[in-house]
Amino acid sequence: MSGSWRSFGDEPLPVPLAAALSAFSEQGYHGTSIRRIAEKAHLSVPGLYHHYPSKQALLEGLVMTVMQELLDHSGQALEEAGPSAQRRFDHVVECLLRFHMHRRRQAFIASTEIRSMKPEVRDAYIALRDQQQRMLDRIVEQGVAEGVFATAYPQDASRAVTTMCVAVATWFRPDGDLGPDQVVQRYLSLARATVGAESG
Amino acid sequence: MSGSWRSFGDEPLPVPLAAALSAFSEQGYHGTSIRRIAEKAHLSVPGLYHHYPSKQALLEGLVMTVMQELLDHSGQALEEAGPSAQRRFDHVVECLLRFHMHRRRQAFIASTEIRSMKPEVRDAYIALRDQQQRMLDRIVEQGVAEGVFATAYPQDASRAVTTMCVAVATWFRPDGDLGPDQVVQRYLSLARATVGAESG
DNA sequence: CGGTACAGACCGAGCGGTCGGTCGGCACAG
DNA sequence: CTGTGCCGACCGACCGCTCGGTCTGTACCG
Repeated sequence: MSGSWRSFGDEPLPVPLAAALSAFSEQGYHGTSIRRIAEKAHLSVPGLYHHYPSKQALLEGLVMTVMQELLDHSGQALEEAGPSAQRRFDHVVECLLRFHMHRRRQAFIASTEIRSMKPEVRDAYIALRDQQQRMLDRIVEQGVAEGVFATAYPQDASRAVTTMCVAVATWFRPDGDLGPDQVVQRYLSLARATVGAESG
Repeated sequence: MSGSWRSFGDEPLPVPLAAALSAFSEQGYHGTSIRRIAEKAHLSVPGLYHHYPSKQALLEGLVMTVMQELLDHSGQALEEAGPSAQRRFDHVVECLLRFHMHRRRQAFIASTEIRSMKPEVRDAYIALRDQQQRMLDRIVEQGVAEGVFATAYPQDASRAVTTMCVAVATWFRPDGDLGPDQVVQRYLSLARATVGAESG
């Protein structure tokens, strides 16, 4: 379906994951006790462990599924953009922005709790994250090669754009002054400027 | 002294603070035990408490002094820049960049452990951080008013620039491919592009 | 000069409490 | 009567922090 990458499903998370998400985003992984998660899930501690084998598995469940979702959506956004570097850039950046607004808490956890992941989880997560970054890197390189982007430092510009999109998750509020469409408009304009595209 | 805001002193931290910094940046605040800090400081647990009254005081000591240092340096950078918006912008951005390279671990802790600060510490830290942000906001507004910056969204652009400078602390390595001067050159170019300054 | 008084730096042992995780069992659906 | 979903009770380990005390110096008194 056209533009389907723009919307993110609103089917709720499994209760224990939702509880973990809420707790982790308030206190962080190590600052959250398993008892607090159980309480938020309206379960006893063993009841929680019936569904997930460990605290780490809750983190993994939150982080890996949401990163896979981002990759799926941005892959679709890229596919739908066609060959134009400008359109590819715009689509992927918009996808990044919408993702970090719709999935802000999961995205925030994923990017701030890397230190709390056990090596195998961390490695798997980093691999997905790098894949996402390389997607944008290649688009910016393509744009520079074709002369539609003017930056002298394509890779740094690409990372800077990703950074500002990721940071949206730290300040965006669904009930804030700016709605998602406004944020997309503004940040797309800023992102284009950063890579030296013509149009503001 | 001219340009003194460009360099950051290399006098080492007090041993307990250095130990806490090292531990916090590896495992995070809640992931670090007071015993681990004591071990890194070559002290017993009571020996550590002889110097600092609590774990929270160690975090406060790390975060507040380094933020004050940033404000001092960027104030000096601003003063030395004179009235030109372009020069003011360049100086403050360069100061932000050099700070986040020289003090990368402290800056990283400060920006990632906000959740771990007790309310009074957090409020004080946020106040300093906002002061720094407003400094750049006003410069960008001035530049737009004078017509030397072209962005349609001055405040968002200002926040985006701050964000990319802060993020330098997460990936910069003193022994990496890029030296501090190169990073300053590249990111200054990107930051100018983001606010729509003429020169790349 | 020797002796006393004191202070800062530090530690072994251990406090009450919480941590992540587990065990055995109960209620109920198929 | 078996499997699923769940829980009260509990485990060993570890948490942040404190107690009572020991050192090493240093300053001042006589």
